[in-house]
Amino acid sequence: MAPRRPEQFEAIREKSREKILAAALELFGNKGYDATSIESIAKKAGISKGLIYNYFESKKSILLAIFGDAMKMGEDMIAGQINVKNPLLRKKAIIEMTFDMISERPEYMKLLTVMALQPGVMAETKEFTKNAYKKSEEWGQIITGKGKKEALIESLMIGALMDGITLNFIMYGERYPLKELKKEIIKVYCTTKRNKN
Amino acid sequence: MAPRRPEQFEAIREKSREKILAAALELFGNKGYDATSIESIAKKAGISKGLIYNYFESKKSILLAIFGDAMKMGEDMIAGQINVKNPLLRKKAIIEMTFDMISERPEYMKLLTVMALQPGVMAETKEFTKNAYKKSEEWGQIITGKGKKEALIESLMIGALMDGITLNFIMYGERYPLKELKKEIIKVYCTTKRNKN
Amino acid sequence: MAPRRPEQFEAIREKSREKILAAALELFGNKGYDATSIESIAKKAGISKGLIYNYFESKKSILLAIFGDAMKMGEDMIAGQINVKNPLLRKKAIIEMTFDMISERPEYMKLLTVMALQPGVMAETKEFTKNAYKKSEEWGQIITGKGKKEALIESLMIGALMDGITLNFIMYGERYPLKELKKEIIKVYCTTKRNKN
Amino acid sequence: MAPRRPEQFEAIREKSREKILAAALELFGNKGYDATSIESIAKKAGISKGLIYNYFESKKSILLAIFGDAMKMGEDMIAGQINVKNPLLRKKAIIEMTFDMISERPEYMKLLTVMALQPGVMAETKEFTKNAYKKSEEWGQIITGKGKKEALIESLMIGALMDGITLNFIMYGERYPLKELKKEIIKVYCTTKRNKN
DNA sequence: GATGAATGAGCATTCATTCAT
DNA sequence: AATGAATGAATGCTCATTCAT
Repeated sequence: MAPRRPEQFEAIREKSREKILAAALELFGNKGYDATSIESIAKKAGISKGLIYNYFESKKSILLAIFGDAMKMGEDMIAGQINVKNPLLRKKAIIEMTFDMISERPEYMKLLTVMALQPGVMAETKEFTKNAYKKSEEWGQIITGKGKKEALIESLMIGALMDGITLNFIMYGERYPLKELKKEIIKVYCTTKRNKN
Repeated sequence: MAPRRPEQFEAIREKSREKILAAALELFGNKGYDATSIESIAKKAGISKGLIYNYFESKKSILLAIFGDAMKMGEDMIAGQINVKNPLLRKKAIIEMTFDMISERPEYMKLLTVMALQPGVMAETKEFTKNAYKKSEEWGQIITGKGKKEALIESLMIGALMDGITLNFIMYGERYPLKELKKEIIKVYCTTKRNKN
Repeated sequence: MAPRRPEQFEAIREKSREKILAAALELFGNKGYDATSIESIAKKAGISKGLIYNYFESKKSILLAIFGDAMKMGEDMIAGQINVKNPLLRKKAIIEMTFDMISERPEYMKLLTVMALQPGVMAETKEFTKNAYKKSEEWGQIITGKGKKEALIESLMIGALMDGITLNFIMYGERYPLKELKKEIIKVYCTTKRNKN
Repeated sequence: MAPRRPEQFEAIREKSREKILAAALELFGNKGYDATSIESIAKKAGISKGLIYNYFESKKSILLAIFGDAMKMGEDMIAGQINVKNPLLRKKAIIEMTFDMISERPEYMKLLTVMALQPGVMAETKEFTKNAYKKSEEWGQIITGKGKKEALIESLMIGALMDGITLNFIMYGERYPLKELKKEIIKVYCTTKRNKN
């Protein structure tokens, strides 16, 4: 019989890869990176232990793949707003999208946040976070559109706020007043000073 | 030599215990709980591996001991500021103390934040953190001193900001500009609106 | 297109088989049997992993096929010199051929020597090598052509020398001065005593 | 109770270390380096798998320790003959000692020779053999006491001869005429040319 | 003939914990 | 109170081999 065609193989690979990433994301988030064994990822993904190494070089590289996806998602989100001319509207759009993410895909945000703090995860991703910080500086310029220093501080504050809100939402759950916070934040950060009085 | 008196034994015990906790705090904070071996704690504490089990039942119980201390420290900090009369000054004091904690005792803050989200590390920590975060609602009233709804939103925002900043500091490390953020936050949240214009 | 004729199929089969054996020989020789993966053989042969099992039952059987070839080559080499009349020339021819083998087909010699002593790799190789080494006694008579006892000692010495040189070449690699040793050995063992003074 | 005294610990350690090395030497020799599992070494040594890592960093380091011991033995052997003034007597002493080793500790020589040829072993000990070759050059000077080039060739030939004899002895066993070969070799390499006629 | 995804047994290594002294 | 040798379960990872297509 003829061997499978390349596209077929590619489809199979993509499917398996995603099963692995989904299983890993959930386990890393719920049990922690160190406490999650390759064996358990395989079991949850419904495949064999060995197959994982057909797709990822190591446990660490699974982690990096997940982070990479998340980074890309964030970048795409921001890239989509680059063309908005008005800086205030640009900020508003970013903030609203973040809130949407939190409320629409709470599980994903939860897992990412929780994972980012895993001990061991940080050790494994030092290089990664260094780059992430540089990115956040660039984004500062894009989002707030001010001079270098001020832009950095403001974008870091907004970033910290969003992270903190995500964190609290994770811990408090539904009774955390996301909507009100969104309204307030937009009022504080996305309106001209004139409007504040 | 005369046999040691009971108090002397007690003093020796206490000293060893402290050495273990100090060593463990530093290692847990820097390398994470899982990545820290009992062996390395013993080495840093200058004692033998076996002796640790004379003071603590298990590796987990060392973590719990440290965790308890850190929680208590945070609570004391806030409790001490409840009596400040002026709401703005009260807010300022709390914010400043949080920043001080972050920069002066980064290991404690790391441990608190990381362990708070460490899923499945242990039931005991979960209880700890759940209670701690619940208190923030009550504190909201105490700190901001406004009417119920507004006070809640503002205190939640400040809480989220502080959490987010802690989280980012943990991730990005020394390059995160804590001082500038502190100045900006105090400017935004702890001055009368009159000053804003 | 007309279906291929049986001979064409046979030609394809033979070609694939050769590619596999050539790739395996190089890899076994350079990295060792255990350290060579089927995957790497397939890659070097330019075929797929699975196809190898169409030609060989197992990794071991690839080794056996190579081993058999190498043994046969050695036997042919010696057999071809049996008819040289002059004992000194006969010795010289054998010695030179051995050196040629060592320097021109180092992988074969490596494989032969290494596998000969590879304990427990397989029963089959053991038989191979046992027979091969037994023949050296008979060959002793043939090569040196002297009386029984003296011939035995001399042929054993030459045999041991050649084995030892092969072994050292395998261990030390290119830095081992094969040429100089060859010259010296021929001077010592293949010239009349008259010439020695 | 008081802890064991340092000397006691040292004695225990030495004993365990030797059990491990003895077990490893035998298994590496009989089954091959790659085919020998840490588990099997532990079992043969009568200890637990984990304990091995209290004494050796890795499987490789066990191998290196065994080689190191062998090297040292060889060095001691040669060092003991350095003071013999007459070069011919020096050579004779070395050769006789090697033969003694072969006949008195055949198992040890066998295991060392077999191990040296293990694939995987060679890969693990490249650095080692490089040094070994340098050593053998120095030894050449010491043993044969001639000018640089000639000394090297002669010492390499003697070395190869001894290796080859060991190899053949391993394969032929008791019927290999060690004594006669020894006599012949000493006659060829350790007497003045005058005596050869 | 040919492909490469999938399996699963096997292995080196780590580490919390125990225990004899 | 103190030591560190000893244990053994757990884990990441490799690789020969199978199999659906």
